[in-house]
Amino acid sequence: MSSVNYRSIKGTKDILPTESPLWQFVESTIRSVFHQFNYKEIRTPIFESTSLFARSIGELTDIVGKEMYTFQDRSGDSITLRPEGTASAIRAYIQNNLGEALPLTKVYYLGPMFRQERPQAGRLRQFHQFGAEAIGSPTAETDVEIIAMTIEIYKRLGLTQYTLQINSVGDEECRPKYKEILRTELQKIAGSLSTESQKRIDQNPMRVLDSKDENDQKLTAGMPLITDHLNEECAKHFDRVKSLLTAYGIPFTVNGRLVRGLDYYTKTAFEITSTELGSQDALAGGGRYDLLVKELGGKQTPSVGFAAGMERLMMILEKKGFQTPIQRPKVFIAAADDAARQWVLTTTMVLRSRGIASECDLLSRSLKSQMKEADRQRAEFALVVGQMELDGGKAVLKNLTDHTQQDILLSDIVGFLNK
RNA sequence: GUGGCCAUAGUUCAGUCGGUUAGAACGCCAGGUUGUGGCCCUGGAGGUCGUGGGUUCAAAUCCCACUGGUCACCCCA
Repeated sequence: MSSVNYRSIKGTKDILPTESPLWQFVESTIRSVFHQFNYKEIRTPIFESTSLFARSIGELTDIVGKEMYTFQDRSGDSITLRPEGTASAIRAYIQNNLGEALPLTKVYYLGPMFRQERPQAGRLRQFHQFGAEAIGSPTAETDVEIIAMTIEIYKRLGLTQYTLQINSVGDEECRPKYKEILRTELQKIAGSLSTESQKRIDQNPMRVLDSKDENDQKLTAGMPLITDHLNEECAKHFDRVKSLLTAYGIPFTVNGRLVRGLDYYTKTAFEITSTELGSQDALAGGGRYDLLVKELGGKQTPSVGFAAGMERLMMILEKKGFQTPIQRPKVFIAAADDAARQWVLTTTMVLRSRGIASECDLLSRSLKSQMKEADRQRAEFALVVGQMELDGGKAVLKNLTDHTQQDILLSDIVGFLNK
């Protein structure tokens, strides 16, 4: 390890030239799935008013409570680097009156998010998420479109070791009632629960059921689940989601203990986890949030969306040895002697301007070194040009893949390589 | 915020019981008859052994602190 003066901030990572092709490939695959589902990209600012996130994500969540990158700008306003994408998308939806132009707005986003957590496998402080929002539809059909689209992205990228879990977290009518029932039950065994879970009984009893603590799991094994306490509307909606998933041939398991971390979810909640990841095994999560738009000052607008982590997806693809087509020059033009260097440079420029990816030596290297470089760059062809070729008007074009070579008129190069 | 593990060439790693010029592989550079890559051969460059203290005749090796990395808890995508 070299002792460098500057390092990237803890929890941030450089995506290096050797890695960016995979990112670009994955990003374009994600985009094409979104486009096929007719979701359009929305690009919102990377920072917003702190209050936007506090209001939407929930004052009591860890994200808002202790993980946001919040600072005062020079005018004293409280600014926060976005910790997730939904709040910004909804803010933009309301601010730009998108709901007035269309009954249903389908948008997606892809970009960096920021949370000041302790880094570990699959978790960074600047990380990347992609996600989508269908704003303006109350139907189970929309929930399932979102879920199907998420699954389709993973299928498209060749993932197989993932599972879809779904739940319904009820609405503003049935959830409070259920929470009360659960709270009463939990209070009976409070003393035996982990301290973390004890704290949650009051604030967020549903999280106790989601505890990773084995003992907590045992103790709460027989507890009432929200799926048994949904009101008629929520139950009907949930049934419809399940039957549509089945109709679409998407396997799922119902997990009555699944809770989403953000406060704004209602009815459908889902999570996709992978067995190919470490402790941080959630690949994507999402659900319905019928109250959020109104909460942020818009009209009552039922909506559903999801968010997924790029780095976790990358980890799986890298582990599987996923290969992307490499970026390589069509031709490397090598100068056999100094007399030809000028011609080589200008010809390389001409080829590039004709749309042919070309490379030549910029380091005044020997012919042998240039050929090695051509090979290292995986150029398809190498053209060797010296004074002799310039005088004769033709040169040797070598195919570096099948090792054949042929004479070619210097005036024919553009035409040949353009084929 | 809490805890475990780790730190030696560009990279991945060896380095015995503490013993004097710190190694390998890959990568990089240069050659292998004067104009041709990949394979092969030869040679070369490249290290304050993370930093600072301590123990010792002697520290990459033992001890402490710090820094950084990493994994896990928590939480979440």
